Amino acid sequence: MSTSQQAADVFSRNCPSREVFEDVTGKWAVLVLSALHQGPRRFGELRRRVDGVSEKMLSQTLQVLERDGLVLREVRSATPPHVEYTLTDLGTALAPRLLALIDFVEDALPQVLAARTARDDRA
Amino acid sequence: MSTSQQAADVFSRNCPSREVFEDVTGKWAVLVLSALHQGPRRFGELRRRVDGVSEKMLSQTLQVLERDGLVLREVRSATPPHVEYTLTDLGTALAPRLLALIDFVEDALPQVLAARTARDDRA
DNA sequence: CAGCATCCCCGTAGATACTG
DNA sequence: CAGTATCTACGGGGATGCTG
Repeated sequence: MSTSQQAADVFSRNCPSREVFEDVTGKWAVLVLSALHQGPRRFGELRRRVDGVSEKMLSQTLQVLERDGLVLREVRSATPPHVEYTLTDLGTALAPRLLALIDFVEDALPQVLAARTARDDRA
Repeated sequence: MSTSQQAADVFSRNCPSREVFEDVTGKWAVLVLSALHQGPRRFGELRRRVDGVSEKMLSQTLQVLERDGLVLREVRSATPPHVEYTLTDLGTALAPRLLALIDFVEDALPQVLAARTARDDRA
């Protein structure tokens, strides 16, 4: 059989990769995936690590990432509840690219602030 | 004088880098910055390249990126209007990391779809 | 502890119309 | 061509309360 497929193109509105792209670059997804790159984490640990995320959004984000095969959810015990989240192989492959992005933003912060100031001064 | 500063930490809710991070990972920003990595582009060219973006959102996204010093806006002529957008040095440094992200998503699409199917089958 | 259900609000983003 | 202005709605996302 032929396995020829259209190459995925995230620039096309209706390419399925666009949706995956938005899952991955979502407001909380990058931070959650990056946090998990340090190792498996429990729900509460993630909640504290990703400062500002609500329970609802963390839960929702994790569900999307699990559905996309980037995160694995494991229930260790029911009473007391103990759930652990781990990166899958796919998630592990993705994480370094997100960390590279975070590193850039953190390093570039002074330059960004300088650019804003310079611009504000002109106006 | 001492130039000591708190290291930027995007995981902290009130660190200024969080805001820059959201500017850069915004719904359209990644695609716009990546498109500009091919070279300078005019407004209409970007609008066609980034399929699905409205004039309003493209304009808004470009303003944010310009303000953050990632994109340069140059007016070439007023009648007829001709405006060109270019990556700054900072934007040029960022773009490859975004392209790495896009490449991953496009390459991983089959695996993501497979993960979804496997999951749906179980349910 | 790890969520889900519900309510509700505000902002984001789309559509549309207009301008230099 | 390259936007701005205005209106609207839809849903993202917070707060709260409850459960196994």
